[in-house]
Amino acid sequence: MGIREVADMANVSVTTASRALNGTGRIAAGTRTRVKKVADELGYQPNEVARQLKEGMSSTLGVLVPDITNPFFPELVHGIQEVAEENGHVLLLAPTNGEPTGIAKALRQMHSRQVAGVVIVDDCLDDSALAKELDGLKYVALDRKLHLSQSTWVSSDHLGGAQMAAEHLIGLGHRRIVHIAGPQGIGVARERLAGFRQALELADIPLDDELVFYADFTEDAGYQAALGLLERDICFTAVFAVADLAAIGAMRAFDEHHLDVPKDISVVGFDDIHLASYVRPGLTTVKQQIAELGRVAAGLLLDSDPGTEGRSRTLPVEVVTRGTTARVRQSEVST
Amino acid sequence: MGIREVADMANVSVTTASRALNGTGRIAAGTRTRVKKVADELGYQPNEVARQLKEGMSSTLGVLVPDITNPFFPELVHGIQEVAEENGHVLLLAPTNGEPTGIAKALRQMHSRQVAGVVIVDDCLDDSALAKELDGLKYVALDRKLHLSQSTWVSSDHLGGAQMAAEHLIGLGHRRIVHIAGPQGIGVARERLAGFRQALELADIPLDDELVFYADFTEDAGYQAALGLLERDICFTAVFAVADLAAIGAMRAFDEHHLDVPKDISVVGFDDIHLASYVRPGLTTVKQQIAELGRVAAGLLLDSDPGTEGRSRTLPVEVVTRGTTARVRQSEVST
DNA sequence: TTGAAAGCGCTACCAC
DNA sequence: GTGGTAGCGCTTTCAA
Repeated sequence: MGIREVADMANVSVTTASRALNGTGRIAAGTRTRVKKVADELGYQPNEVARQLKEGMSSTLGVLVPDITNPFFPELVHGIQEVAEENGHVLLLAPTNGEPTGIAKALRQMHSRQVAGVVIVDDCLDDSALAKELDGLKYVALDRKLHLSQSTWVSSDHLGGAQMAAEHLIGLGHRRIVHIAGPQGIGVARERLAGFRQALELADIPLDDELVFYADFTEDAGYQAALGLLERDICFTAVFAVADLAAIGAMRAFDEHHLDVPKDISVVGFDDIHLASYVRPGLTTVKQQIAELGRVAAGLLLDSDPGTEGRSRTLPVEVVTRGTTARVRQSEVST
Repeated sequence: MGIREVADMANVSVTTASRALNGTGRIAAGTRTRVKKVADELGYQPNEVARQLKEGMSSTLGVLVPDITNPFFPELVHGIQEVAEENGHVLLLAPTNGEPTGIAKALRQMHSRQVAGVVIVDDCLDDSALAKELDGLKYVALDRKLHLSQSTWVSSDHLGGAQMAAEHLIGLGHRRIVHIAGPQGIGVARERLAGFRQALELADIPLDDELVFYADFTEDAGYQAALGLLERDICFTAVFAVADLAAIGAMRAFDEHHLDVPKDISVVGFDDIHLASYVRPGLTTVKQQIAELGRVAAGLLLDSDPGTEGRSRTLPVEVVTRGTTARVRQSEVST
């Protein structure tokens, strides 16, 4: 079932059939409708692979995420998908496992499949290494500010968000605030820590390194961090976690130790994945517009406007207050 | 950067270069290593698109899910991805939105991109309509038992799982058990309802249609269903929900009405998505091997063994007991 | 307005 | 062992 059959059936050459189907070039209106009708009857579907080979470019967007299982990413993919679909594009999904070799492998795939563009979420390669792998691909980096000429990224305002989160807690009277931080090799984790610190400084609260725990973005990491926290007799009344998942893990640990959230301890997360509103009490968190991040990234990739190279966007965030934060009690907890 | 350059650089024909790179046909060992070395130095990546056109088939697996945002699907995709990756395949992801037109559109994409196979999760087309769309594609239907010759599906034991869930509740002394059911147009929802009923019959508990609420697999549906339940003065001590998300939604409603789970009401879900172990108390549920479902499906697709057509598999499930189920109290609740 | 033919990058058939 | 060449299905010059 190729364009050949359609052409034969309509008594025209493949050239004419192609033109009729794509609406390119001069063609008699009658011929066009006739060919289209035939194509329709035959249920003709153009072979996208052949077209790609000819055009040197496919109507496919590559999506590279470390782990589709982390609820943040499906929401992101959903956003990308929306605008991709509007433009007749489809998504090529490759896992990077957050490892350099994974990235390289996935990127090679994208290359050899001639995707129209790639949105990449990663932070394990440094700028120049990443740039090298990305060579020749149109791309948008997500949640990572690449310091390269011609590079495009879209990111939330992580620093501002973290600052707002901490300020929310401070406004509630908290002074001893723990930060469950992400790996400092990761840009967004660093930014969130910086925002956190900035808020404390602004409020004249002395920084206490004992109060920052380095973990990662997972539930288990948050759980372990909270456990560690509880073991040492650290005095604190609130926790700001680098990610919702980590916050939820911490809450699990508190629950097991019969500490009430928010009565004994206030908790704030970051991301506002759907999950944040499912848990009880609902998690107070910094809302990223996750799907929008994806939409913007895909839009940048598909937008063929010239002079759009090197554009980047940072999206605003806001804290959404749910049930895990409360005014600090006068009688401190956990000593 | 084509095979041409490699061939020139190594002073061989493209034929020889191709053979060296693919390890097909007779070739001198020396030549092979030389070509490979050159390819390596040049960073040659075969153009997968051209190869696809030639071979009439791509090393790509299509994945059609209704909504990547539902946590069940990323886990599934993860499983598919694992075996796809092992075989050098990549995933083409298309959303169906659970609508016939979405399915048709996505399937057409898969067709024209010549995917090696498709795993499809859907239940809004009847068997023959689906068969028509699937025509010419190698496919595995997931969580849906297609009654077609030559069709392949993989599914969990939904009926058995639901029965076990109900029996778990019955074993705890519950008699007035509500089932938040899924849309009866959906096979797995029907099977789960059937399993539920079967358990009651076996235990000589009269079926009470007042106790089954039709909702769907979402959190909100579960929430609304539970609200409806609470409004009418229905007497019940336990809820079995068609999906974890629905169970969690119901728990949210109970929480808002100051009903304690599991003290006042026991709750059982279905799926065992990660989320089930994140919520407090942990959700007792029927565990599907979600990633394994994906692995098996992908395996069936990539397995080129002859005579494997029409094979299908159903995977076992088990109930995992966490914190949302308890022995019924003598003093009933909510009347 | 239409058609013949080249060629996208690759593999595989056939000849040497 | 190696190389010329056809051809996958399509789009697009260039002629007619």
